[in-house]
Amino acid sequence: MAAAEEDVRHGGSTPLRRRGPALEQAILQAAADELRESGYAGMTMDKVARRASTNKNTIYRRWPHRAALGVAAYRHLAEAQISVPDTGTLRGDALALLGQANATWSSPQGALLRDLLAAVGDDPRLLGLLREQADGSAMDAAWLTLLSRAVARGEAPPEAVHPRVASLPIALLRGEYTLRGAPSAPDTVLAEIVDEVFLPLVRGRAPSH
Amino acid sequence: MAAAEEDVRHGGSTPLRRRGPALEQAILQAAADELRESGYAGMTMDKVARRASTNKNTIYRRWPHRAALGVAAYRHLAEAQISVPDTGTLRGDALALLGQANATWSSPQGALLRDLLAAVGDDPRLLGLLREQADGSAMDAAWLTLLSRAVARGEAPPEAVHPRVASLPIALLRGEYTLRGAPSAPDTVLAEIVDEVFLPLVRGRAPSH
DNA sequence: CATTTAAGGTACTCAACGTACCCTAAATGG
DNA sequence: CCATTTAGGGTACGTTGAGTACCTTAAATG
Repeated sequence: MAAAEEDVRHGGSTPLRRRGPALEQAILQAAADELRESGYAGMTMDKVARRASTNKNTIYRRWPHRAALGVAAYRHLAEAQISVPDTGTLRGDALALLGQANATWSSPQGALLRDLLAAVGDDPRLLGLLREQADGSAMDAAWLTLLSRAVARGEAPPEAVHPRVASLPIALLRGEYTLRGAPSAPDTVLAEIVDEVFLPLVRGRAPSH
Repeated sequence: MAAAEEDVRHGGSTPLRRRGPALEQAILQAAADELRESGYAGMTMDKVARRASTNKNTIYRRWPHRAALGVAAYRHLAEAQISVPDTGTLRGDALALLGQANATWSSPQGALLRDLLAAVGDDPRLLGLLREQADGSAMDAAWLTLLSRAVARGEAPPEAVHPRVASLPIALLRGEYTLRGAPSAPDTVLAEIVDEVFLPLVRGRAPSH
């Protein structure tokens, strides 16, 4: 079961030795597969090299260390997908978006992301690359969109469109994770965040009534 | 500067070879020192052993692996100190407590805590030990205390005393960290969290106006 | 076709975790 | 007070995995 199933290119005029982008993609694919199967801890450079039918040397020519490859492979694996829900009510939208975040974080992919965040430590370049995925500006923008729509419908006062308000539900969800020790919260908790905090705050920010 | 300053017990009848609790404390102290000086990554078992004038064997008889020793040493180092502020106003209390949390997280000790949280991965026993320090129930209890006092003063409606409300400022502060990429927020951000979110929410939760 | 560039192969260094083994000081208890 | 058990000390391993050195060889380039 070594690494023979991918070497099916001995027949034609296809080059026997890959180069440049083709090789790079193969390495990223191999690394992403390792990430999925064995997690970041199990993604050793030797295994990636064997799986991509190449050698560590070639990998280190492209990425300076394992963490960098891990982050690159994660991005190759993720290709983030955030769809802004549109249910017609602020409450419905909020629940949907919060549920989406919850699902992502509690998925194996969320576990990967956490491992990688731990692994990059404080390298700002890698940190930035990771944050821009998954957690970053896309999510905040989505919440601001929800709020703007609610304002347009007359469901919320204009003052509610505020970055601090937008980041609140996700922040509370993550707080819930550290509280529970597991990156997953039941729907009742999501509803509580929306009904007990998010919506009251949106309304409480109405001009001094 | 190896490890000679602690070996000042050759004169009397004190035993030449430490045992049990004495030895255990010495190991924890050495490990805690390593944590302070070199961080968790730099706390190698060999260095701890040398610093405690003992050997790895003895350490592994007490802790099953490095992460466990790290957590134990952190606890030995921390001995958590949360003091509930009492400034006379809810706003003042909230700012003080939030500032306290911010200071802790941005201190070297906070960096340690983050490293350890990453290192224990998903071991529930160690995770529990860490969480009960620093971040855990003590902090939430402090916030509930603040809220109760505010209610007693007539500053807030009774509905405001709610665990989800209590956990909010800390959650937002941590959200700010991931946003900024560094575990430290300026006072203006703390004030914004309190004035733009926390206090409006506390008021917005008044019985259906 | 000659030369340069980059991939392949392999062996190696180094650090660090965790373990095995044997020796010896300290406690225990008859 | 001595014999036995217990636990610490010393040291040398086994193992894994990151990152490097160095040479060989295929592919691109002109």
